[in-house]
Amino acid sequence: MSIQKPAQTASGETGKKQHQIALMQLREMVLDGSLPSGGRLFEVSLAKRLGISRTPIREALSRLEGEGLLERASSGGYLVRTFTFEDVHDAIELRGVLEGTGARLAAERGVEPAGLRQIKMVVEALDRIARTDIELIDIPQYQELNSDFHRILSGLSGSVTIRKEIERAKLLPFASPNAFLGDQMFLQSIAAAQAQHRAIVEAIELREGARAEALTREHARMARRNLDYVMYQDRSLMQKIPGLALVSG
Amino acid sequence: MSIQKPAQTASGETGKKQHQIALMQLREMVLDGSLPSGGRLFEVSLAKRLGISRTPIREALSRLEGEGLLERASSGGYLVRTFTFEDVHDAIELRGVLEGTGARLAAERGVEPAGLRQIKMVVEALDRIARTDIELIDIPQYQELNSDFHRILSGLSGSVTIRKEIERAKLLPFASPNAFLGDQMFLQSIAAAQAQHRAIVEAIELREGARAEALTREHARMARRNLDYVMYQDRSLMQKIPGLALVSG
DNA sequence: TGACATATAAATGTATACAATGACACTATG
DNA sequence: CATAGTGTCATTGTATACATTTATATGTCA
Repeated sequence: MSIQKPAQTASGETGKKQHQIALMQLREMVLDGSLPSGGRLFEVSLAKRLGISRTPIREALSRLEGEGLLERASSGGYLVRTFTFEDVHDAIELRGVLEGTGARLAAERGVEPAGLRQIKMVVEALDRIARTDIELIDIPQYQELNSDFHRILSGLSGSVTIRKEIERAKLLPFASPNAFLGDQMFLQSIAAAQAQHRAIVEAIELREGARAEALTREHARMARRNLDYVMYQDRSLMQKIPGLALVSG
Repeated sequence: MSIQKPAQTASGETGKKQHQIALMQLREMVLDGSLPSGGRLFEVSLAKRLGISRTPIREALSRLEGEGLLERASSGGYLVRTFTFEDVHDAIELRGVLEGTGARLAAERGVEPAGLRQIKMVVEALDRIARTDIELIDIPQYQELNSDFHRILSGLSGSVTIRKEIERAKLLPFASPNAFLGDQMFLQSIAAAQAQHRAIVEAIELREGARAEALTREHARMARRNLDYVMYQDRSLMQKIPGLALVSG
């Protein structure tokens, strides 16, 4: 191979570095199941498949391990990680614990007025959506605002250490606060979720640390209940939850 | 460079892969301050300095980022991370929160008799040390047993997700449960620490989740108090605490 | 037939050449 | 004199050849 142009890929991402393209594509391939869960990833075949050399592929694989989607094989190389339902359960629990800690610290240490104002605006926007007829809800917009709420919340304590850990815990797709918001089914509980959002902000504002922590944990438990519903009541929903294809068991 | 022997390094690590050697040496260099905190790391100079090519150096740098010792520069490349005292504070808090969660889950879900027996044996061994004259304590042995306690504790819930997160949180040297155990100064509190160890195990055995969590968090706060002592009372101790050289502020 | 040794292929690990990027200084020009 | 342009250099990013390791298959001998 003597030609070394910017290497247009099929999807046409230009101006990006090769390892970024590889990262995106591999992440997608893992999540949509094109790479068998539990299976091994071969650098050479991936490189050929993506039209990128092994070096940036390895970089991307290393990062995906950091995201928790892959694991290293003992003999070298990477495996697509498989998750049991317990793993998913615990990943959500972990997110709840970390978000709860962020909320508690925010309450205990106090937050900048600017941050409080910001999150209140998001809560009000969410309120407007919650008042809408369920059938008419703009789901992507709802997800966007919900993400905003959780992102702002994660930074409210002012601790970068905590914020980073929370963001890390949300990387696993099924542990994200939005994981179960893609299906109309789960919009039933939007009012309850919204009440929790309000209460969390109130607790933080009133410097009630223990309450803020407990509420935030409980908020994450909604996702756990949704997971249980999918698992025990309606497995057909599994395809609709991002990343749940990786779950075996 | 045409010779490609196993590449004996100065310290003589044989049979190891180059990136593992690089990882160890770079970690050491970061922690002992040979690489200026906040400074940039140049792959070529590191490669020359360690006599290893850039590829495994990059691998090692990537892993050190995962450990939290380095961060990526926006323009590419890596920086030695600098920590403020707040960061150290929060890293210890984080460890406490995660260990606390592990303890709570262990209590709530119940633990295998084998695990319980194991941790009790460690507690008893620690007891024997705690009864010794402070001057006569074998510090490395104490550290070893303390590590054991915390390692077993992290796995007691049976959740690999939680265990891995706890182990991750302990990677930052100053957040490790052993961070402040290297100096006679801090052996004063060995009796108090030991009482906490006992109480944590008891709470788990009695399935008292909230108590197990609270106790474990409080146990981590001992490290925070020690940190405050170093910071406000006796800064000369900073050199004795692993990794505290990285702390600026 | 089974177990072990050995050959062989396939994969990862490493070194290195080359490309692309970005920072900086120097110059020419208004 | 200020500033835009341009060239150089240092550094990271990428491709690829080669080395090493690991898994698999094959054969031999008890």
